[in-house]
Order: sequence, then structure tokens, then C-alpha cells
Amino acid sequence: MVRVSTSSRDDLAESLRDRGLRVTPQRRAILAAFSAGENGHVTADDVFERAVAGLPELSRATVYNTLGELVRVGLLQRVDGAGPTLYDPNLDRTHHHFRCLTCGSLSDIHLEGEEDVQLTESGYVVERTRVTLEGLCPTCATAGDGQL
Amino acid sequence: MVRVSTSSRDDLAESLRDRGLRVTPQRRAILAAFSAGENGHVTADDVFERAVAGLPELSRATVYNTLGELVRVGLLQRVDGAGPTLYDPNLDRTHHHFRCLTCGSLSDIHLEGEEDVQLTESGYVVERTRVTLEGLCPTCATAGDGQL
DNA sequence: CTCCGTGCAAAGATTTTGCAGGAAC
DNA sequence: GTTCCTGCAAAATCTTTGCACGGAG
Repeated sequence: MVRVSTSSRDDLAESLRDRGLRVTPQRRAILAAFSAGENGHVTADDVFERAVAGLPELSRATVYNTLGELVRVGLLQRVDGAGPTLYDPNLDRTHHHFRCLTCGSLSDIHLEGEEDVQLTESGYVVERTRVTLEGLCPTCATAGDGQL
Repeated sequence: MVRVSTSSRDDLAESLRDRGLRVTPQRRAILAAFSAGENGHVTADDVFERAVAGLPELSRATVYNTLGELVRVGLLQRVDGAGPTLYDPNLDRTHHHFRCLTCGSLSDIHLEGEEDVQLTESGYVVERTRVTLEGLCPTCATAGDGQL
């Protein structure tokens, strides 16, 4: 007898408990909202909308509080740009982003060969290297004929 | 006879006119605000404060409008992160950023050997590569003993 | 002379905070 | 039983917008 969904649910709970966070229905719903989406780039409001569907009493403040905690403990990544902050659960170190300068859309890219940059200089401790490419996404490149 | 300040002022005007923007006292003051600062990372409010000192009738809306235009024509770069947007006049392609995860400060770094990443895949047009390192700045690394 | 740029004021969007009750451990 | 988490509501912050006037080209 296999209970895939149970074990996956427990994984979420474990992730939280391992980091000293309590497990609540709200937090389960918020984490589940990331699995619901196609790509991982969601706004706080997206998360709220998805999570509140199964938990009507959920408040936005809790979503913001929780997203902040999840970023703090390293379960999510903030991605800032024009407009609302995006949250991204993909923490693979070869996972980077492409931002379209025309439509603002964010796509995932993989840079396999890349390694974290190390600063030989003075006292900086590098935890993570983020690479963001900017330019035109295929849709905008075609539509606008390459003009910015 | 050398007139450094005059020629530098005309450079500003030229930069604007070259890109189809009108030259106004407000825009001069806003551009001048970037020279006034030590490093180039300033918020819209910093720009407003500096510029309004010499131009009391300046409004914030104009600052926001102008910064948006300057980014659009490529004279400035937006740098988003937690908190207010920063604007950076340094457009050198080897100029990148370090963000401290503790205090949020932004520092400039140079990555001489780096080249723009090219996407072999489908239809993306890469205009610029941005590298942002995250970790601890020297001050926070010392104060916090390397703990995040 | 024509438009673009500006100031003002107001609205908009996003995110944070204070506090009291309730749930997790 | 403690402490952390939540909901509510309000506020704070940052940014954009509509409109009429004035200056740049």
C-alpha cells in the first residue's frame, strides 16, 4: 500500500519543523500553492488566491508573514523586479532567470557550467550567485522585430 | 582654456537630446544628483532630496517620471531588491552587485573575466547579463561571526 | 506654435504592523 | 502551559496617474 500524498505532505511538515517553524494549516496551504502552479514564479497575491480557496479564513498578513519566514529559512527565494515581488521555490544553484525588458515576464534558465563567483577581496562571504539575463523573450522578439 | 564643468554639463544635455528627451532644469538637477553621491546607488527619494535642494519647486512625480525615462533610454539601471528601488548610473558591463543578506546593503563588484551569457536556445535575445552575489558584507560577517 | 514635461493632489498597489485570541508543541 | 501563529484592521511605504499650465524645441 502506497500513500504518496501522505508522504509528500509529511515532507512539507518536516521542512518546516526542521527549521524551527510550527506546522499550521495556513503554512501547509501556502506551501501547497507552489505545487499548484505551472512555473514557480508566483506573487504573494497568487499564493493568497490559491491558498484561500481551500482555507477561506486565511488572511493576507499571514501569507506575507509566512512567505517572509520561508525566505528567511531558505525554502523560497525572493525575486524582485518591477511590480510585485515573486517567490520561487526552485533553489537549484544552476537555476537562473531571464527577464524580458518589453513584457516583464520572467523565465527560468539553466547555466550548467556556472559556478559561484568567489570574491578574493576583503571580507565578503558569498552565499549564492544569481545571474539574471535581460533582453527580449521569444514572443516580444518576434512581435517587435528585435527593437527595444 | 579648459572648461571642465561646462563641457560636463553639455554632456548631460547631449545625452538627453540624443535620445529624444527634452532638456529641462529638473532633468539636469536629477542627473546631477547622481554625481553628488558617493556610490551610485540611490533611491528615488535620495534623488528628490538632493535635487530639490537646488530646485525647490521640484515634485516627486517628476523625479519618478524622469527616472523611468532615463532607465528606458538606457542612461540608468534599476536595481530592485527588498525596499525601495535603487537607480545606478554605472553601465559598465563588468559592473555587478553584492547584496548583504543581513543588512541589505548593496555594493559594487567587478567581474573582469565575465562575458555575457548567450542562450543557444530558442528565440531569446540577451541584451545584458546581471550578476548579483548574495551573502554577508564585511561588516555583518564580522559582527555576526558568519551566521545567517 | 506645438508638444512634451511639470506640479499638484489624489489614488493605487504592495507590504507591514499592533494587538488579542487561539493553536502548536 | 508557553510560545508562536493568526486574523483583523489600519497604516506605512513606494509609485503612478489625471489634469491644466508653462517652457523647450
